[in-house]
Amino acid sequence: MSSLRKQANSSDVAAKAGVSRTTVSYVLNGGTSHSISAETRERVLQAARDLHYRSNRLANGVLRGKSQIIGVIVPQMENVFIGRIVQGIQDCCSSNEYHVLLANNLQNPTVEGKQVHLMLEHRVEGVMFVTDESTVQHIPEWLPEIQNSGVACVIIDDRTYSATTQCVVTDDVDGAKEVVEHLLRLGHTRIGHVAGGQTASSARDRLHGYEQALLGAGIELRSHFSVGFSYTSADIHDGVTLLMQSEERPTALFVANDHMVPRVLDILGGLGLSVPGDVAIVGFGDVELAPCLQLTTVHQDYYEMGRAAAQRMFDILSGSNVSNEQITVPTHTVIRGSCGTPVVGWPRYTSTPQNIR
Amino acid sequence: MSSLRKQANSSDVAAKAGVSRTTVSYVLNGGTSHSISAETRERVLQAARDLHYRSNRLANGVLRGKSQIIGVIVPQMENVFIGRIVQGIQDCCSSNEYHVLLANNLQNPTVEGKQVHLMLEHRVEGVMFVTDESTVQHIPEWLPEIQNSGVACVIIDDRTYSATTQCVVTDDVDGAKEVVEHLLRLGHTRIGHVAGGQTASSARDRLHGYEQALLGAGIELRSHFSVGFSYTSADIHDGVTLLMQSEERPTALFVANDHMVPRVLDILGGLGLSVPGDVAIVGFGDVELAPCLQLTTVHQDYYEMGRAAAQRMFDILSGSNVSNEQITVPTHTVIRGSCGTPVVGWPRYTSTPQNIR
DNA sequence: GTGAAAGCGCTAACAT
DNA sequence: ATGTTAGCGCTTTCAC
Repeated sequence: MSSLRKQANSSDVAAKAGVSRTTVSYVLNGGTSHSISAETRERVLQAARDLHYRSNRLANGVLRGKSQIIGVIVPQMENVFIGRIVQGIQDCCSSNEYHVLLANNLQNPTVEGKQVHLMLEHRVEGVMFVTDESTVQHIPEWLPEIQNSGVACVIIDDRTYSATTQCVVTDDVDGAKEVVEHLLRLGHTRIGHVAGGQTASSARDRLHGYEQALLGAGIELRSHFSVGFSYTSADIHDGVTLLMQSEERPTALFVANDHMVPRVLDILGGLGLSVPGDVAIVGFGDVELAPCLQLTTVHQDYYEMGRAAAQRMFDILSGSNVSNEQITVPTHTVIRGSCGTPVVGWPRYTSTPQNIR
Repeated sequence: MSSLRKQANSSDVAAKAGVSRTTVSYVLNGGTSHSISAETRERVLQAARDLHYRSNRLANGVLRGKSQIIGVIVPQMENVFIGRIVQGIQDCCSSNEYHVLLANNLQNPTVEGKQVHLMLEHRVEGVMFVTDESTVQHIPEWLPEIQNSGVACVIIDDRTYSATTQCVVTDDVDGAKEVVEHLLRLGHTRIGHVAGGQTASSARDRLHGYEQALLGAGIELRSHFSVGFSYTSADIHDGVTLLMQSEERPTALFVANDHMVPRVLDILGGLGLSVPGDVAIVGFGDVELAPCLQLTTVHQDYYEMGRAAAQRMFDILSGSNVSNEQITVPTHTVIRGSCGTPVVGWPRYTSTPQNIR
């Protein structure tokens, strides 16, 4: 049995200091308007120290209806980028003396619903969703429950519901546009797009950016040049194969997500096509794998997305007049070797990676 | 200001259903010994639904002195493997209707102390530490406060304090031993070790396993063959350089952590040594980068570490008689190409030299 | 300056 | 089968 040795409470402290609980509360919660004689204050503080008194945030929460906790729901934790977002959120929360209740939905809407409910029972002051193509569509199901409870909500990485909810996204349109323009500058005109599942706004936006770039260069869109898949789908194989066997096959491929790239490379290899010799590749995300693959890709600032989202949430919580506009975090293109401009030196860590274990 | 529209409480439900709060509590908390007529139960349930009643876990927590929350402190979230541990913890918590309060210490002991304190104020029922060489040494500073509060504690990835605290670790000794034996089997006899900072038990254990393997094969240890560094240290360069320029330089290197490998490869490259031609490399961790580097390495089951740790914590919480023995999660060696046994299948650019660089 | 009393939302021992 | 009462640990009027 856990030796739940009774913790000292404010009454104990009051008794030991020979004052009332009220006084204790005044002293411990610092300078409310009420004033306490220096002598009493010291006596209380001493008693608290002696008894190892620790304030009870639960009780405080009941009283004020606020927990100082915000809930964060993520699809899973297998990707560093989710970790980075979470870290951004946490750092911001930490500075505000808030804590993060973290849950994953296992990419399952039913689980997500349960988590939302539990979080509301815990009286979190806000809920943040890190979206995922397998759960985005279901977010509207939880929104009313959240909003009716007066709990703040921010959606990260999808702007589908930006009309009714706070959203923080990467500048997917612009990122895609830029990286495709890079391809254009290298002289490619037949550029294919391995798109992500179109339930996610990021996938739609990247497709959009791709098209914008092409149109901007006066290149006609060929509808069969963009093949769309769920990031997790297994049938990328057929789509890419078909595309690359077509009469005038693309000389370059914009893959909507770095994580799909190894699979695409694999397929190309199977077709006897070399990269970047026969076909240039660019990705999106700049995940951990990217430098290793020498992949030219779009860098996303995940940490900043998390940070900005949390900041926005605190703005809401503090009751300031907050803009409803979505927050769009800029990207930049990272040039590596996958388009035929080989970059030597991988692995090269010019600066010390701070987070090595 | 956030429209904190007053939520219905149990009194409201009681009133609406025309019963007492007690009855409501009985109905909502399911089948305690008390019995409620089906008719009343239905009426209460209906009222609760109508009023969008949501139980208040904060209040419950105050009452029972238990929050249904466990706190998890991680060094940072930049590495997938931490994510995997957290996921293991979460999945286990989830099945037990517990929630996870996540905090990072930013690899800073002072921050960690603060986080611990906050968590205790939140009345978490347990605290789990995912260790890190920059903070392990300070854990004993928090232990008394935690244990005096009757809060459970589990340390993940370090067994330095296993005498007084629950620990879950990877089988570092055995993992290291096995992978070095792999090297021995390939015929290497001069095997160097790039060790991790010896504050972490994992680093010490890996060194130990390395030595065991060598001794087991009747090979004399050459003290200068193992060079130890903090994983985050910048001066790996000098150590490895020195080692590889020594008279009879090693023909193989056991690097204590996959994350150091790119740096080591870089250094070797600088010395004009090719991998695996001139020197074979093995790592430890099997991180995301490993397949890409074709690195032969020791696979760690991070998810299981998290899961097991949480399981142990619940065992403690449930008051069962729990073993004090540390939990050791097994490893296995993953053979790839960095020892000269090329493995096909990982997508590479056809233009990239065979050499794993 | 300090305290008495009321009450946050809830549960549990003890009635009836 | 249901209600009464006490109380968890705390803050906050409102008195003195």
